[in-house]
Amino acid sequence: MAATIKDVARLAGVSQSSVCRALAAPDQVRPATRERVHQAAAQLGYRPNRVARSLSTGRTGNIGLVLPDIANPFFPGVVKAVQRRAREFDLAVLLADTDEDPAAELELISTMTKQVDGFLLCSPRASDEDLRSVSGDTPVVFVNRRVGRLPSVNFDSADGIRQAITHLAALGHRRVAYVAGPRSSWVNRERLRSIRSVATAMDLEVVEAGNVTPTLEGGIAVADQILAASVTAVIAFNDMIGLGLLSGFNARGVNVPADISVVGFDNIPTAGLVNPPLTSVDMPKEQCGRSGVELLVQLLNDREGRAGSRRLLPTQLIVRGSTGPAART
Amino acid sequence: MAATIKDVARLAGVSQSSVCRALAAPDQVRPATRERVHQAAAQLGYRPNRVARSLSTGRTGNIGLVLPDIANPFFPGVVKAVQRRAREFDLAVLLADTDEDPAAELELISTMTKQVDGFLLCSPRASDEDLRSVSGDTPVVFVNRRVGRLPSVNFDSADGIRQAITHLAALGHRRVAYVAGPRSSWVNRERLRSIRSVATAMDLEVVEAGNVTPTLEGGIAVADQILAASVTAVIAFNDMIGLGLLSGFNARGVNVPADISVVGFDNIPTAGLVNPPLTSVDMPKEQCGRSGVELLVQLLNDREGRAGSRRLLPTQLIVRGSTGPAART
DNA sequence: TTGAAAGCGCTACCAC
DNA sequence: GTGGTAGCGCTTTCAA
Repeated sequence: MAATIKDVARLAGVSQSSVCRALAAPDQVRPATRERVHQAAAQLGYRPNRVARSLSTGRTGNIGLVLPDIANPFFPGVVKAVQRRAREFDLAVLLADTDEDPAAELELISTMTKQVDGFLLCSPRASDEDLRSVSGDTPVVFVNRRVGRLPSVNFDSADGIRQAITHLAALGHRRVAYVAGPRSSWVNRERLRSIRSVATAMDLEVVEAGNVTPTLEGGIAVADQILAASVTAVIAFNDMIGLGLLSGFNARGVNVPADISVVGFDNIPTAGLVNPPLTSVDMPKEQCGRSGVELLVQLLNDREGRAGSRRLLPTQLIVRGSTGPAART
Repeated sequence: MAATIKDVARLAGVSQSSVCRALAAPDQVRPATRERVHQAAAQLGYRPNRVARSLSTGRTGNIGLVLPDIANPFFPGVVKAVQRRAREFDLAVLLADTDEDPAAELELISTMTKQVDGFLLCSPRASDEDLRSVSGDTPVVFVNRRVGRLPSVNFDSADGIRQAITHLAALGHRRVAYVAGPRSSWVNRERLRSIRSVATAMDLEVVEAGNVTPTLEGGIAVADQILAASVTAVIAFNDMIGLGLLSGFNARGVNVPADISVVGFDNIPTAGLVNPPLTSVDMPKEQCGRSGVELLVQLLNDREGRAGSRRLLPTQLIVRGSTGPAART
């Protein structure tokens, strides 16, 4: 049986309270006592029981990390950073993969809510209303989504889109397609908005396709539709879709970038590996994960504190072989 | 404030105990009472506090999932399956990424140990001795590693290697390289063993390279060394290294598979996307995750039960464009 | 079938 | 500075 605080107290010849203090608030205890306690604890290999602690403090030392699909290579980068930063705050990470399902998302949040101090909701698919209510019960930081003025970490997609479209325009493209991701994705809606406004401003024509799943399959499925749209370039909601397009085009013998240019978002590791490599708008995933944890921790400390802050991270177009001059018509 | 069991009891006009039973052991309570309790619970939106439950039952309803690097695309597939199966058993998943560091691994395990019922250790990097001691304290299922006769889920690497080498031999290769992964990886040691024995049996010559990190960078770094070894084929510890090799070869103007064939392990999603696509030994990741959870649950129920069972999952060589006939010399 | 009550291990408040 | 003690919310005897 693992040693409890009582065992330590007995061995050190002090009370439970003193043990507790010696470990939690070393300066409120006489050095000699502290020393005895530490020795006893070490001798017994005492590890405080976090569960018991949670029950009395109301804090669990856990954070919930919820995301739609860990198999999308965008997320592992974020998860890793979250993990690392969380550990530095002595927080454990409870992971939940919702499989892109808004109902599952809410259900998971609801079952986890009692065992975490707060949530990091990455690209949540639920409605603003539902998310707002979650945020009412528990501290929440949104990642890749904005819900009113609630705390969030976002990427500057609008600027990424501006970079992408400027790039395509400079290459001579006048008519481009946008392959939309999930309707439930806030980022998708944002990107669509930005594309429309930037394209208008630059006098480009935009063809909208999709609402496909943000997966390879989604991209492959929509490839023929894009070819039929007689555009010279296509912007995909994310790199997975972009890679699917490349694969679909390749299957049809369509040459990228000679016949059509492709741009994705996220700059996942695979983007640079395929042939031609995929031009993509990079999102600083590490920074995102770190910032998310930091904001959440801040929120946890400012108990009931002022409405949290929001962070906007810069994006950067990475030009690779999948974009090139538009064919002369 | 969230409703507690007391609130439900009061509203239903029964005792705490009855509420508890009505929810946990419905058949030990008169239907009428049960009904009242359920109604009250629903009305208050009561969700039992898992932390409190843990304290009294000693079970947390959490499992710890520990792995060396979530950014390696092999793992998300496993994680997803684990997640899904765990939910079906009403278990939450605590994730820990050790960054390939055996010390961090043990530290993480040790801090998590009180808040989980058991561990799923994926490709753990610590020593047998350390892992055995973990397994002494807490139920553990090893994934991608064998430690004595302790419960584990493994892939039949030996057979995968047999398939790979048979394939290469049939293509006329007589001298192949093996790029080893981390020294701390049990799977790496196993594969090395198998390769040696299979190659000897088939009268192939094997050149051993590496002990590189199982990443793209690892593969890229070792590419020139492989070219210098005058082999006609190379087997990489995993697909990440394999992809790195492809990339490195490409940078040197070496043609795959005309000049050299490449085989990887894991069949990660990216393997089929690159050009040429990477021949790889597929590991059934979904099944692995599911089996892991099932074994662990079984272990948790057979409290102190008989030494757990072990599962060996089949592997399958997926032949793609990165392997071809050996050049005549 | 139901209720009262004793903990699970820890923290935090209140006396000393 | 230190010790006693009352909970945190739930489960689980033990009686009734």
